[in-house]
Amino acid sequence: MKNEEVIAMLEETADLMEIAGENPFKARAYRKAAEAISALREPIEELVKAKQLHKIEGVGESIARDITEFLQRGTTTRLEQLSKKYPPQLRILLEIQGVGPRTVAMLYDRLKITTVEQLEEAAKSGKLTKLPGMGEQKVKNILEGIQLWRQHQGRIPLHIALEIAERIVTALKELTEVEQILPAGSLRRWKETVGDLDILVATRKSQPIMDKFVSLPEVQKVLAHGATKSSVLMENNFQVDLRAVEPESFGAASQYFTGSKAHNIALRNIAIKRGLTVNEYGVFREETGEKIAGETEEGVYKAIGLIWIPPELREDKGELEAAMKGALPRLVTLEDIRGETHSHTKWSDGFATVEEMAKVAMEMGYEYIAITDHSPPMGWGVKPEDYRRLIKEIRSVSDKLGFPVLAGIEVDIAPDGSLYMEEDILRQLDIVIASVHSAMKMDINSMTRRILKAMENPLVHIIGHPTGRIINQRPPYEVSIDALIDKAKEVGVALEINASPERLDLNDENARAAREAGVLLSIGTDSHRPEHLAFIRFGVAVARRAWCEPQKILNTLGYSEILDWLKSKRK
DNA sequence: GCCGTTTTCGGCCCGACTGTTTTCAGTCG
Repeated sequence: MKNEEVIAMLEETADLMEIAGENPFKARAYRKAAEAISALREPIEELVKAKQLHKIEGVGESIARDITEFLQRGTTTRLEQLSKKYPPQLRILLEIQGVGPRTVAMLYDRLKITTVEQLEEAAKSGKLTKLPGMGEQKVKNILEGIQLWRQHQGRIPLHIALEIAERIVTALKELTEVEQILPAGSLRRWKETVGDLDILVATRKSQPIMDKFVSLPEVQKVLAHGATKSSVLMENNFQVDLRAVEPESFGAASQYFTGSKAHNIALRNIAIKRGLTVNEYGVFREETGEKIAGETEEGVYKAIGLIWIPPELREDKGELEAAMKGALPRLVTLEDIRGETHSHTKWSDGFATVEEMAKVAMEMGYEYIAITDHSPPMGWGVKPEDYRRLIKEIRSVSDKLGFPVLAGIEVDIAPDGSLYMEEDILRQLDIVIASVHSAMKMDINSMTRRILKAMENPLVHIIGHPTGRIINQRPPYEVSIDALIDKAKEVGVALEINASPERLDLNDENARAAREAGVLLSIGTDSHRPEHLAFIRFGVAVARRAWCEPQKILNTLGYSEILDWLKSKRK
């Protein structure tokens, strides 16, 4: 699949066009095409072969020609032309905060600067201040930008961003000037990682809020400090933006700052066709300038002719079309979840007893919890003889508490697709999750075969964390998700949405593909401590981003229903 | 460069902040 390479080529072309000062809309066209291709599920080579490139929104004659040429010879004539004027390695300079295409072009034209080191040198030696539009402050900012760039961290996991957001919201809420406050942006859409945080307040008097925000103890650096907008860096260079609007505009601002960018652009285009303009202050009639909505998000969507769209869906992946028809799915909620399907205890690598885990599940209002400890060959896996004792303990805790505790296992899938546990033990268990934990570097065909074979075992109910990825740490192993989905549909196995915030596996896109194929999904927290059971909200968020209704999720079933399903799977 | 239920030409999302300028360009989201 060459999609990633084609995307990189289009983005490089766009960057160089901007540096070269070409019509900015031309560059934007290349970026739009790159975005459209990143949403593609099939290999772009196949579209080229079938002469279907023009079917991609935003790909016209020229870009189609570029893509075709790129696939044939690894570059494009256009890129070669652009590279003659401005060397492609200049693009690295765009990553520095405060340096944009105009500056990069000037740095190269006047001083032949092509690297970050040269830029730093020129800034320190005073050469930069001689350039037009360059004052002392700007040079200082560039030097700081270089410092930040060197220690730049990528996007941070959702659960950490959520904690930071909650701390800031709590602190700012103390001010009486704050009428409403909402963390927006990708956090509100529950994206698995967050690049920066956008917090929104409704107020009549914004200055004191901005002042408090920029002087919070966690703030490392103030990037901007205005009356309605401020930006700061927290620890690890995590950027947080605060925007203030009047209460009459809070709905429009919530919509605007929740994004995504693609969703907002598409929404604005719909509005334009209907003679309306949308900005962060409201919806306005084009002709008269009359404001017709803005106080609430529902009002904003309604004014444009849509029903309100849950933030998790706002990615311009079909939600606007569905909202126009009033046909959005009734998304699963936390309240729909009636039990836990994946948890560990001290018997393997967990930190609590069966009883402690079960009690927390009871307190959460669940109808059941499944204890699914590890099998060998993991060092901490429970050996077959011990597993018999574990089953006894689970049954006795269940009786003692009068609360259904399902006896289960997360059994390892061996490289040959067999399971690391005796069959008669698997038969005694109520629920069997099969997962890959070792030998993850297999090629895609072997790995796919391995997991498909486990799925064909009639004792297996669920495939745990189907791609094995750890966010920001370990990429998914090579496996054909489409093959897993087809097999899951065929044999009636559920695929897991692992809700551990470090995994979120399946991810939103794969879960959506599974949902569309009619595959059942199980949201399991993979809890190793009682407090991990609360991770369920992250799994529900993935399911919502995957457009899942409650009936697509195994553990929205009540106790007797899930027991029926588990048993029927083995008939 | 892309696109079209106003258009095959003329738009393309658009506002806030900063630093430089003396009325605005560049950057960012």
